Amino acid sequence: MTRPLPRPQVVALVAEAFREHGFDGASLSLIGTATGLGKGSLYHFFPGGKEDMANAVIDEIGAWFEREVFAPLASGEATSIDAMFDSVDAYFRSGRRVCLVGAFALNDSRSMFARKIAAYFQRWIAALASALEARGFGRKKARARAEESVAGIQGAIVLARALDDPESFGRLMERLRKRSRRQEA
Amino acid sequence: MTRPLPRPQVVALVAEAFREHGFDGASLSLIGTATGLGKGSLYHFFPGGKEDMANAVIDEIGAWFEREVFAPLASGEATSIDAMFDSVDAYFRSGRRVCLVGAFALNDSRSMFARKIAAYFQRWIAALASALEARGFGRKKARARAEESVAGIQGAIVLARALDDPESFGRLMERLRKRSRRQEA
DNA sequence: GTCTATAGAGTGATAGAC
DNA sequence: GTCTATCACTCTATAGAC
Repeated sequence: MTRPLPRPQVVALVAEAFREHGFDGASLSLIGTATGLGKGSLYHFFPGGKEDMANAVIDEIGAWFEREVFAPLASGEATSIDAMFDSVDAYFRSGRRVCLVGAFALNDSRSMFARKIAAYFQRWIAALASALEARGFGRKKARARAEESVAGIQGAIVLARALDDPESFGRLMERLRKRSRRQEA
Repeated sequence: MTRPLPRPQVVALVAEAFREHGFDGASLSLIGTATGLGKGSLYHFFPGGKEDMANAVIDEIGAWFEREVFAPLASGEATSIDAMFDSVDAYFRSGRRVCLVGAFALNDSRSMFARKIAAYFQRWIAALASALEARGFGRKKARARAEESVAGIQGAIVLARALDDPESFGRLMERLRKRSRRQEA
């Protein structure tokens, strides 16, 4: 062995493999190529195999969003909603990059990771609703608009990928962003 | 041989298999079980194998939407937008059922069916934009709102599945529906 | 006999687990 | 790397409709 690749880096590479190919589509040999690791090393990092890898990936994504997006939103900083849209646009590369948690929600893999998938979106909606309340939206309206924005982001990813048109992602984000500043129904 | 299962019915069963398990997740043996057909029959119906099956399924879905949703929208009937939301809610069973075209857009399978996927969403947006124009929206605003609604529907499916909460789908649909009646930005 | 639809054993390749 | 299971797919055989 030469240099043991640090685990966070391995997780990030595995994440990209799942993102691009899905849970079923990402074979172990493909993940091996993506990480430059043999099957032995992969099972050393993830004794539970593929499911273990996916869990690690989801946890890493959850932690990233918690740190970069959810916590700032929940903290009530005035700029946090705009910061969220900036982060999201960068993170999903204008819709070129898929939301792994959202993609897992659509497939078989949902049942395997149902609790983590639900927690991710519940937390996102709750944090955004709290930020909208801090901006003066009423409780119910804030909650509804948060739900709408999170769904809108997921839909924008689907649409941008489907049309192969990253600009549509930008347009949709801009509309959601504006709506989080205004008070009409 | 006994009763030859009519092809449209076979396609519908295959569609449900792809919808529930994804392109990679739906193995031939699974599709065989779902349809009650052996490999011989499946390859008789679909000489091109899995890819052929998926193409048939996408075509069938496209034809259904064209007939039930897109054509009415494009015709300019006053009630067509409300009818679309009704159809969509029923078709996707309040988000319990996945949009196969949208799901394919997120995965590997995108490259295989890119043109059909893009055509489906382009047509949907164009038809809805035309209906919104007929309702008095300006051209640009109609187009933007159509894009937003189609993305919103896809996002609502993702969210309803992720939260395992069909009611959130209903709420999101209701908000989109209302917004298609009003003229604010 | 021909055609369509069927079942399913058998192919090599590759899957994930270890 | 080794293992077995399963993958997509091929092919042969055969059923009944015409």
